[in-house]
Amino acid sequence: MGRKGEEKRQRIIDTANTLFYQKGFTATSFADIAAACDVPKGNFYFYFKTKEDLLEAVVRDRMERLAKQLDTWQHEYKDPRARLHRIAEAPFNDREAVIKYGCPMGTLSAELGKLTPTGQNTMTVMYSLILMVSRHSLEELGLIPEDAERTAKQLLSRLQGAANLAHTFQDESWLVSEIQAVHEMIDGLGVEP
Amino acid sequence: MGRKGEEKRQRIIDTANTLFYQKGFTATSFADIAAACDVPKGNFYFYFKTKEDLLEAVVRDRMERLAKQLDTWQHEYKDPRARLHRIAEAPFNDREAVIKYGCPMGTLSAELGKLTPTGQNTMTVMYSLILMVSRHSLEELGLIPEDAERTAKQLLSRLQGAANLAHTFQDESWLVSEIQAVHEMIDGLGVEP
DNA sequence: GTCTATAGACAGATAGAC
DNA sequence: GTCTATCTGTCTATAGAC
Repeated sequence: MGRKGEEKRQRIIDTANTLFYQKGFTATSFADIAAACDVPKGNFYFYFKTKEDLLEAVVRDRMERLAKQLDTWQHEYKDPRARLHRIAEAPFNDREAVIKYGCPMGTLSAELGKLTPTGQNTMTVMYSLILMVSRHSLEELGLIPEDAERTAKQLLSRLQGAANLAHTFQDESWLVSEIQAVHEMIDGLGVEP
Repeated sequence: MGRKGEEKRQRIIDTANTLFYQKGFTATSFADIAAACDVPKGNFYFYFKTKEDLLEAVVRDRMERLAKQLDTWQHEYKDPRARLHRIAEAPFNDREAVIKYGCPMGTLSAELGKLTPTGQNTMTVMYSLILMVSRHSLEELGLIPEDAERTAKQLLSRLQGAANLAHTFQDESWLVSEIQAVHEMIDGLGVEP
């Protein structure tokens, strides 16, 4: 595939990504995507054989962006506590979109978990990456692996809950108060032993 | 509508409720529901004009069940702390379904929030009811209204997050550890002042 | 001439609505 | 049961790059 083809492929992925987020995977048709990125529907299947193929490409793209973001933070915040605060701040940073469309990972994951009979979910790779970085930072703070694991899961779980309810109620105060509590939890870590 | 009609209407609602939960609202067709409850598809529009009408009936039905459930707990647990523990235990009690299909309120709410352009969401009524009962119990424990409000939201938010991740990872340990933390939070309430 | 890419027409199945 | 619209997916003639 030439340079121009790559560009168009990426444009399709970007558009699909946006629409899957804003409208949901099932509720987004190829016609929707085609119209939004100005690529004729017939041309679509040259790049992606099925809708699942396109979904896979979208998730892979998201995963790459997330990995890059986390890597940037890894270098930008040498202090593990500052890094954890930055992670906790993420949903609030994107609050406008989170309130309108929910957590990009959480809402897609909830939908995909119902589409396959086994319930297995490609979104776990993204959550796992955040977990890994959080766990690593927590161990840097002096937590033993078991506590780091537990705390990392709690961090993720609480942010996820806050994002869901902020979306449901269209109210950012759900993000504000719960993220505040998470910040306080982070500040209290690794000080007593 | 006669007794038999009421029964059939209720059977449609129950079946739709189950399928909306297990497969999602958009991914469930009238044909799916018709096949599952053995009511001819053509008979549907006598009871519900549109798919949205059916959804509304399903949400109303869920709301009634939830109200009854909370009312039962209100009488069954005179101690407000025991009542809060019971509420916190709910997702774990239904863990089999939560792991397979996610939180019945959370997943439907996430989907519906994307379907309407305004993003407004009928599921808020259910969350609001749980919030109200929790807030009331917390005030009984001696919390001032402001703290009761904040704590009730945190309770709901944390349970929601735990349910989401348990579903995504198909792993009940997410429920176990976070619900444990919530129980501890409840035990720590109203003891220091 | 061959490979990549294009774009519309088209097929079969299924959707919601009546 | 029938309608019409729309869904995912296929086919093919053709355009341009090298």
